[in-house]
Amino acid sequence: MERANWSRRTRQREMILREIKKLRTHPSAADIYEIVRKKLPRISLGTVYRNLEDLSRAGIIRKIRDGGTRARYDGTAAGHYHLHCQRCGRLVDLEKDPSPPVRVGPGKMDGWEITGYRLEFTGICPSCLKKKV
Amino acid sequence: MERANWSRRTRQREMILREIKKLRTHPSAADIYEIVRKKLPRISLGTVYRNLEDLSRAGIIRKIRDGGTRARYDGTAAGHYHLHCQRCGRLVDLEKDPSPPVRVGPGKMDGWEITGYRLEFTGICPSCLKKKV
DNA sequence: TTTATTAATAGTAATAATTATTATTATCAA
DNA sequence: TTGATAATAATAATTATTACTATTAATAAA
Repeated sequence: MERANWSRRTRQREMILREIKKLRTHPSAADIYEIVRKKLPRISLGTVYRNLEDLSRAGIIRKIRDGGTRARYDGTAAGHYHLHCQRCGRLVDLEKDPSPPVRVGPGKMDGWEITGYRLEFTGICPSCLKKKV
Repeated sequence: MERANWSRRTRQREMILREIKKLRTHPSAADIYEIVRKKLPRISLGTVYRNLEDLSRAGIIRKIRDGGTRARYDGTAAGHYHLHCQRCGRLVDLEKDPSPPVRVGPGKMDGWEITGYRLEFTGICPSCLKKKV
């Protein structure tokens, strides 16, 4: 991990990384674009997409996809738990970890190099539970 | 689960469900469309999308999203483990379960009704490991 | 069985997210 | 400072998905 073969450091990439690290939410590329634009008004949406992709391929951030159409990103690459609603697609972090926690040491599995994990519980979120079916 | 409030059963939906249950892969909507089309040549892609969405919302199949743009579906709703490559987005089933297995009984968690889980390990797949970076 | 109701579909158009393209800019080594 | 070129900005193109609407066919009732 932290493998980064960028040959130049740019203000755009640094700012994207800094801002996504601050957030505890799961912003989309468009969300990041809006945030970073306040500091770098001339930044391009394509730049945001490319850097988010590069950062997640390098294992520095995490790309996640919920039920919806758009990808979301997570500034913390370390594994943690999510709850994913199968009705509305809502995706939230689980407050406290269930026990026993999953233990994933770095290492190989089926020939893969494992860098992390994501335990996602699927179910119906409170607001969907309220709605009549 | 198995909550299905369809008022009519159609050949299209039955065929979509039958075909996806047969597969051990993670087909996209377009994949299913091509398969079902051999039996029902006049089926529409929109019908495939709608039914896959309905089936997954009912908890009968599972909608999954890997790194790529397109959604994939999994005919087995029961929880199992995936390996997800952070470089190329490849998504495969893990051959044998790691221990200890995750225990998820039906029940509530943070106000959610939990119906299943998915433990996804992220890492680098064998073919990406071979490639020079 | 025939008929009426309308859920569900087929076919197509529209939308939205993402990726590709290309001229320009700015990082970094010399 | 200067030159090479990685990375960007701006925009076009693509692709997956969703929306729309006339038509079809599944079900209930006559």
